[in-house]
Formats: sequence, structure tokens, C-alpha cells
Amino acid sequence: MSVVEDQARFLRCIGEPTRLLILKLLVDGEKCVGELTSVLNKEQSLISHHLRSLKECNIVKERQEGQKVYYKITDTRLAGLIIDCEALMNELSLCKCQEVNSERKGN
Amino acid sequence: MSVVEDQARFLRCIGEPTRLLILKLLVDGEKCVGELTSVLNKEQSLISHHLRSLKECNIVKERQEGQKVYYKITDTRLAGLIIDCEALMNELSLCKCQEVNSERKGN
DNA sequence: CAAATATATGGACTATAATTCATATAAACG
DNA sequence: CGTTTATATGAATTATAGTCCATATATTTG
Repeated sequence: MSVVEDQARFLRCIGEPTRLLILKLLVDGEKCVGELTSVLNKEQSLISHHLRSLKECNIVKERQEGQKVYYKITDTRLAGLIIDCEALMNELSLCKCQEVNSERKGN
Repeated sequence: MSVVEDQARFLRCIGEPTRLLILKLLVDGEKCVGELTSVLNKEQSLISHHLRSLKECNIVKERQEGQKVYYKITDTRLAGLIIDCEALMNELSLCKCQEVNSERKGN
């Protein structure tokens, strides 16, 4: 498994709307599955699946406390990167994903 | 189309191995389709498809010169972000995507 | 230990995206 | 203007990923 593939996998892992929302919530501190589920108003199993994906990419880590499992972002710099990405994406109007009018002539 | 969805789409667009390789090449300056095709040793149509995806996300832009079409990254800061991502991904051992041994007991 | 609560998991289904192949378009050049 | 070169496009196929549902596991509590 090459470095580029790992990097790509990492980016794809972040690049899913629900997972990105989870991460944005986790930037403000750890949350348990139940909190994430109710805030995001999604199925609990869906949140668990996404958390697993994030965990498999070492983006989040878990801590169990009683019945509850708390998740947080593994590294502060990673949280920083997510914030930076967001800032840049807002600044540039990247990926409004408009239809591209690809006329070769370029008039 | 929500902001989060746009951000996610952007990240997914970068998060494909071949596109990431294309971007890494473009960080060093603009390249035409033929160069990218031969360096990456992929089908020409595949490179074109990926370039279109990148263009649709406003990540790259094109410039035609004769028969050739040159692509470059739309914004310097974007190139910077890609470099930062890479640096961080190397530093942390993110997404080696090892099997996660998720034992709840945590012994 | 039975019931309640919190979370995880696996299978089935669906949606999305990547790849290939054939072909179209466009420019340059004899 | 026919041929070559460079690139783009669309359809078909395959691969990957997201979602839902049912159920399993683990913890706490009466």
C-alpha cells in the first residue's frame, strides 16, 4: 500500500459529509456516540460505522467511560488542518461544483 | 448543496490516488495532458477524466496552447494546503489503515 | 440475573465513483 | 483537405463506499 494511496484514503475519509460534520464537532472536544447521533440526527449505527472508518484511518481515538464511548481527534495538528481546510475552502469558492463549460475555443 | 457537502466533495476530489499524483506534479508548475499521461503511465482518457473532476471542483484550470492543453493549480494557497496535508500525513502515521483491534475491554 | 441503555457489527441494498474502450473534436502540417 | 497529434467525451463495466435494518455485545442498575 503506497504512501499516496494512504494519503488519498485519509483525504477521502475526511471527505464524507457526515464524517466531516463529526470531525467539526470533535474539534471542540470529545463527544460520545450518543451525543453525535442526536446532534447530527442520524441513525446510531450510521454514526458508529463512520466512527469506525475514522478510527481505521487514525483520525479519531476512543475512550470508554462506563457504557459510553468517547471519541476525539487523535492529534491537535490534525484538528488544525481541518480548520485550515475549511477556511481555505470558504475563502476560495472551491468546489461549488458548477457545471464546467468546457469550450475549447475559449471565447 | 450545503457548504459541508462542497467541502467534502473537494476533499474527496483530492483524495483519489491518481488525482493526488497529478496535483503533486502540478505543484511544481503547469503540465500538459500528455506529460501527465506519460509520467503517470496511465491511459490518456483516464487522465482527462480526472482532470475534468479536478476542474469541476475548481482545483485546476486549463490553458490551451496550440494542440496542447496545460493545467495548473488554481490557487497558490491550495498548492500550499496539499503540501501541508502531505507533511502532516507523513509526520503522524495517519491512515496506515491497519486493521483496528477494537477490543472494548482494552486489556 | 433480568431489563435497560449505549454502542458495535454484519449483511443486503443502493449509490457513487473509477476505469476502459471506442470514438469525437480540434489543431497543426504536409 | 487528408493525416497526424493532442485531448475530450460518453457509454458500459466494475469497484468502492454509504445507508439501513436487524441483531449482537457490553455496561449499569434494580
